[in-house]
Amino acid sequence: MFKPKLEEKRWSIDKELELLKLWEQEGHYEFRDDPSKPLIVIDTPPPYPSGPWHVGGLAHYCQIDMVARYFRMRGYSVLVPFYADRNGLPVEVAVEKKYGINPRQVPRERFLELCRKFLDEMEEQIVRQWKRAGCVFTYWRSGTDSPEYRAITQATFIELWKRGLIYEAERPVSWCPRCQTSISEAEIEYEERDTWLCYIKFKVEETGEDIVIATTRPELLCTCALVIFNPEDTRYQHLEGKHAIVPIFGQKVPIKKHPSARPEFGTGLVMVCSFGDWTDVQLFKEFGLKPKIAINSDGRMNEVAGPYRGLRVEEARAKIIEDLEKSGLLVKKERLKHTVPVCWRCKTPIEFIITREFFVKQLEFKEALKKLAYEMKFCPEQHRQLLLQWIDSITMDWPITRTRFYGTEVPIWYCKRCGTPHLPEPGRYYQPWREKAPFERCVKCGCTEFVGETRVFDTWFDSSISVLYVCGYLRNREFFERALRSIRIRPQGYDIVRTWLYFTTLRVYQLLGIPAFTHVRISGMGLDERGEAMHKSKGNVIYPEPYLEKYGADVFRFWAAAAAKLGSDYRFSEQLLKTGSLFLTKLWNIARFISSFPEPANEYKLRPIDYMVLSVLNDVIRRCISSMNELDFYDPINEVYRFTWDIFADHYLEAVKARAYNRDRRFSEEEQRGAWYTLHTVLKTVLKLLAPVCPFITDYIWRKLYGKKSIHFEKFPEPNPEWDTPYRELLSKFMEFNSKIWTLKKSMKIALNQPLRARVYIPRDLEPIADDLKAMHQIQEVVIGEPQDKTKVKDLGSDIYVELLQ
RNA sequence: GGCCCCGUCGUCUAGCGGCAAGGAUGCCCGCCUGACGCGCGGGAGGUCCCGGGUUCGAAUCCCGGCGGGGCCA
Repeated sequence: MFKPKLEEKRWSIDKELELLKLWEQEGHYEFRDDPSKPLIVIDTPPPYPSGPWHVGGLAHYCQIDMVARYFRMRGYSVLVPFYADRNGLPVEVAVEKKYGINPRQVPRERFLELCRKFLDEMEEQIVRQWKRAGCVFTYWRSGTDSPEYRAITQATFIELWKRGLIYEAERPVSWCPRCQTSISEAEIEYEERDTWLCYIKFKVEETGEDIVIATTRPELLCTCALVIFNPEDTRYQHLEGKHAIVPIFGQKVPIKKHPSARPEFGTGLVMVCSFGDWTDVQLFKEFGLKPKIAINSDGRMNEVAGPYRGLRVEEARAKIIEDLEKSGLLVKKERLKHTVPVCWRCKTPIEFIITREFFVKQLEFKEALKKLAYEMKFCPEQHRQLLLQWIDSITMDWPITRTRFYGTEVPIWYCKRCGTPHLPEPGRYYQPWREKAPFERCVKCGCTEFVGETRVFDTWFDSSISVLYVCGYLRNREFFERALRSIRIRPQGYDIVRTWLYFTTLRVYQLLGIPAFTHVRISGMGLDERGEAMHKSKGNVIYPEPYLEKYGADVFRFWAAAAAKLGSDYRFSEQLLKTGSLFLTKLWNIARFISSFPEPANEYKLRPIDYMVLSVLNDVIRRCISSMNELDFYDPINEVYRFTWDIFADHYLEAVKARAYNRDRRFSEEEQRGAWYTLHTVLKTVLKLLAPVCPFITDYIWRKLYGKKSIHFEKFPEPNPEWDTPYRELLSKFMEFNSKIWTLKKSMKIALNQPLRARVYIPRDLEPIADDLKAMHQIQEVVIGEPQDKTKVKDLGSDIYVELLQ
């Protein structure tokens, strides 16, 4: 008489594809703003389309989707756009490689076109990935390279310029010889590399004695301008004020004391060149020395290097070592491991080159930014310090000009005669390298001819305003103002705190004077099964497609939620995917069982055991809400898993079967309907709690059992005060009792569904559910309290005694 | 060189002042019990890295080691 509405024995992945179509038709991807609802804007990371995501990348976006789905069910209007970050070097590097071209030797238009094409293909792959994984982002075709976005980037530049926050200066900057552009502190990485530490003989002019200086950069001898030793170093006190003669090149340089020389390194004498590292830069400044530059922007030595002119830095180094050896000036050389600064994009060692750049002031805002860091809620809290520490470590202003191509153009035209820079009115996208200047004549000298700036911005200058783009800055005033008053969430990994989060905080502060976000969600890194970071070069990248195909998106998302707590690294685990898969089967079968019974609207009566499970469910709801409000799904997924399987299915469901079927009319019809009511209520609640994490199976079951509309338009469960009863406390005793009876039956070699011919004494606490226990285990007789004569009974512990009958 | 994080059953992961230290997986034993054998019941498995200290009480706080990872100079 009871037939399940769900017929199949298990959930199948094909249904996910059907649902995807349905969601598309029903408009789940659209941002349906309802001004009567509170707003949440998620500053979705615009991914750089440099290839398909690995499992960790996709998992991160699934987590973002969970956050969005959760808050939608909580009654928020949630905007989660998807668009790509398409500016900057990586695509240029990729296109250079793919076509074997040098961007400086092909027409600029042509090169940009190739970049665009390349990005389009990559972007398509990523979009396919997140859609398949069940993310319902609103897809914006306009990425960071669109005229709309670039117009905003340029408008912010013009704004900062007017406010005096941008200046131009000629100074040494970190320079990547391969990319041929300056880079910021944030773009530098440090790598351990092997080099030679060369001990080189210098002569002291005044005394004619030989001194030995150790250096890793012998090719910079030609720019040596100073020799220093530590003031505490007793070996060299007599050298102060004398001069050293640089070998090969012959220039005479002063010898001075300076604390930056480490006595224990090399010989304790240090040569100061322009520029071997940042210390050199600082010493030149400190002593007012005039730098000589021996390395050109393409990484080759110039005429300053004399005989080494035209060689690359490494070649010159090898050659000069050889020459020094030949002429007996090289005392010795030893292998040294040291950290060298490299370009984070191409890993080429950085040089220091003097160029003219535009800088954004940032040093003077350090304190203000640290204060802002405390005004944003970090999830988890501990990761705030990543931002604070980075702010502390900043030592120079931010150079934002790049002599590259695929980026937002610096919107400036210079007067052809006097060079005065002219900035256009903000509002549209400018390309000064190809456009006629929008000015009549120079404001200073009246000249009518202008030259367009050819450089582009550092890509972080674009990406650091993503939140403004998403909020409608300069595009939709009304929405923008509402967004400023609303919740703005930044989800990102901890690896780009020093870049994306830092620069965003800086830019929004400079433009609007407010914290960029109300919430910053910092996730860990996705690792491979062995716990190591995935790198193409390491060959350990795991792509999601095979797993999506084998287990489905819900299972993938289960892993994405259950792999680790928010903030710590999460490693891939096929084992956990299997666990998720089993869980979905379990959930399916629970639903299948419950779907055999009608859901009563009224005329039902709940028994204490129903209240027991409902109040425990209340606690589960509370814990889920509390964690999800912290943007974490680790606890919720575990909580729901445990409740659903270990409590609801294994114990309550077993206990209530007798009443749900009620074949022997042991319970009243109202009570039978009470069982049905509780089963459906718990199932509906569990489905809704799970909907953000596993949107497919929950939606499918929901539509099948509870109506045509998607579960994703339902309200998220709230604790129901009517369910909060002291019966909650019975749970552990109830489960313990079941366990003991099951063990007893096993030991008696009777099946669990067979009657227990016995008189069972149960503790007084369990009295409210005594009838349920009796029916559940088919116990012949249940007595409340302890037996008078304990010698005749079997003591099962926990005040449970059994007296076998017959 | 400075700073930060981590070290919990074979494996992976929670717990962060009082729990018999939880879960997943694996392992062992036994079951076709009216949704599920992709299931059910039962069980073994941990000096909570080491050494001190604070405390009535520490996996949990402090100090010092050792080991792993990260960030920054």
